[in-house]
Amino acid sequence: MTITQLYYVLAVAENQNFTKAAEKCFVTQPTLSMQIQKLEDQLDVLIFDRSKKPIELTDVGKKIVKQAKNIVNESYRIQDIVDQQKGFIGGEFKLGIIPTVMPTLLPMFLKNFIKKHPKVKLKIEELTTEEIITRINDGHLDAAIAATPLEDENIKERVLYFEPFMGYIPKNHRLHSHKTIDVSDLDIDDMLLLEDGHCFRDGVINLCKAFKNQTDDQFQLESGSIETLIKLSNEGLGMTLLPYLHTLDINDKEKENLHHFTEPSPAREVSIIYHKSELKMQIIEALQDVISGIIRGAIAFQNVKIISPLPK
Amino acid sequence: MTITQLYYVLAVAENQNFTKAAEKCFVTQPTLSMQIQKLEDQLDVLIFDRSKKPIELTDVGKKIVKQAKNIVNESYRIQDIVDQQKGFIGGEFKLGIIPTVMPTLLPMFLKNFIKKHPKVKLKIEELTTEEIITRINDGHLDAAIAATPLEDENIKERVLYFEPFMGYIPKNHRLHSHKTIDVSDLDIDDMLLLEDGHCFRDGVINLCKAFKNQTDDQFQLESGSIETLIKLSNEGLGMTLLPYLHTLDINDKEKENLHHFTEPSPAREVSIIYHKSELKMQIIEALQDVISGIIRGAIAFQNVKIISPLPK
DNA sequence: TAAAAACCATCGATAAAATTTATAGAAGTA
DNA sequence: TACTTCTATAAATTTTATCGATGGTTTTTA
Repeated sequence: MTITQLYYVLAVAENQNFTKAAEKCFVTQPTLSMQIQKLEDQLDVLIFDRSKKPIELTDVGKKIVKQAKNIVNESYRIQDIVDQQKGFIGGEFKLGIIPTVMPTLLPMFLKNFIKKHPKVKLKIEELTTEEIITRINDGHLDAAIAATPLEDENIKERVLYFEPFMGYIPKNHRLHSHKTIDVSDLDIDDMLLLEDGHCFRDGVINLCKAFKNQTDDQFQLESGSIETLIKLSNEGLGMTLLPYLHTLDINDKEKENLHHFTEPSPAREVSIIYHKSELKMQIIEALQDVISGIIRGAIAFQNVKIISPLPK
Repeated sequence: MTITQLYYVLAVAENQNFTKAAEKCFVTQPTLSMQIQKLEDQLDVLIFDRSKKPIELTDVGKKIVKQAKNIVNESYRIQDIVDQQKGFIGGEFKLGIIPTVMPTLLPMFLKNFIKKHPKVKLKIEELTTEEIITRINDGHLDAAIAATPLEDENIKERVLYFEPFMGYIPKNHRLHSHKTIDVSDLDIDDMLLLEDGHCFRDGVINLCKAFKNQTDDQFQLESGSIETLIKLSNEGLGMTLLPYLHTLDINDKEKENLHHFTEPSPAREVSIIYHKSELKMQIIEALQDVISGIIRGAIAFQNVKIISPLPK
């Protein structure tokens, strides 16, 4: 039994297809067929049920895959140990970022990070919280930046910063004349929200629900980006909420529509999250350091109230 | 990186010698040299400091060995999963037994066990508790039978039975006329003990210390086997304690010297113990079942007081 | 202090293995 | 029926693991 064989098993299990799995492993399909057969022969048990289309794991195959994941993962840790010993920070690193954090945070730290750690090959992907959780758990992401807490027992979180929400209230809105606004002023029916799948949307809904028992889920106006949200709001379609970092680069005219909340401001907690197995911690800590250093100058709110990013 | 390479590293680390390690692995010494060099090259780090005699692990080598143990162990678990699925109970199994349990318990269950599980290749070794703990932790024993509780966080225990102590009191002894004896009657100074290293000795010392604050550790008469203990006692050199199972096969004349304790009888807890990683649990459970079944007919004491087998 | 032994690395040869290309066969689809 | 998709098999090739022999060091022994 070799680690390579176990790795091949994982690839086939994941792709449910020898041919595709072979591509992912950068070998030919017969290589996979033969190595997996060899392992099955040696263990004298079938790992895959090849009669099913697409291919399926047998019962014992499922258990073997679970254990194989464990072994393959732990084998990566050997390299981690060596890197740590050498103080070497490098290699490929896959980072996920949620859409409402991506455009504001990434430009702030990326240059700094690649300058400080040129040997790290960062692969950044914009993903929803749900996708991030899935991919951290299946090992396709090394870490991610998302709104927390997530309450996933397999995922650890390190808080990077707290980002308060600000009200964006256009001229014609009932609340526009208020100097500051209070959470209790919010009415989910005249607010613009991001489309489903954004945890920021869930956060806002949680915020409103905390005060009114909204059960009416018929939001007519929804958008995929905060940019659009602002423009729709300008058109008089309702107010909206903006995470603080988004308010830094809107134009002066629009700045007049910004309203602080009365303290404690509702806020979201933004963290770097990673699998509990703690692989590549050196890079995760390097990211944390760089981002924390950058953000310290940009955000300095104290009295905030964290809103959960989880739906319902 | 292969599991074999990691296994070779473990062998060299353990034997501190390439040649001996090679023998244990059933390969030639150049094979080990080359494979380990290959791994070191690939990781670009030295695992062994070959300038030291005998050979030593480097700092990073120690960490790698720890992780390699983990990986190699987890790789064994794949076979375990398959066996479990098939309900197959077989393969090599190394069992340790403490000396004071070996001669009485082993004959009681061994025949039954090999009859019921003929595919298990049992390798039984008589070892002291201390040796057992070491070898369970380094993976050289799959399980052992010993007096418990041991309070070792890496070792799990499953109680097989409670074995009361009986007093063996020769004719000339001050307590011989007593019908039953009480723990408070015991005086460590006129008792015969096993030599150092036997947990049964520690148990007896704990028992006496519970009542008197003995600090005098000058026991003049000590023996390596319970057989000898009985004979020394017959010679009038003092009384001694016998685990219940040992009293079953002494001759009739000597049986007259046996004295029950007043209840609750002091007793030892005898368990099957194994590493927390729980490898080969099918065989461990098979052993537990057979022994529990056998012992149920032999020992039926209820009101006992467990004595710790740990020294001091 | 010289000789012997112990020990690890290296070399070249060989056996074993992993991988590839090419192809056959099975199952589903048009 | 022909076509597509997918896995298994076969033969050839490359790569890798292992071995036996040997050489250089260090340690032990005489």
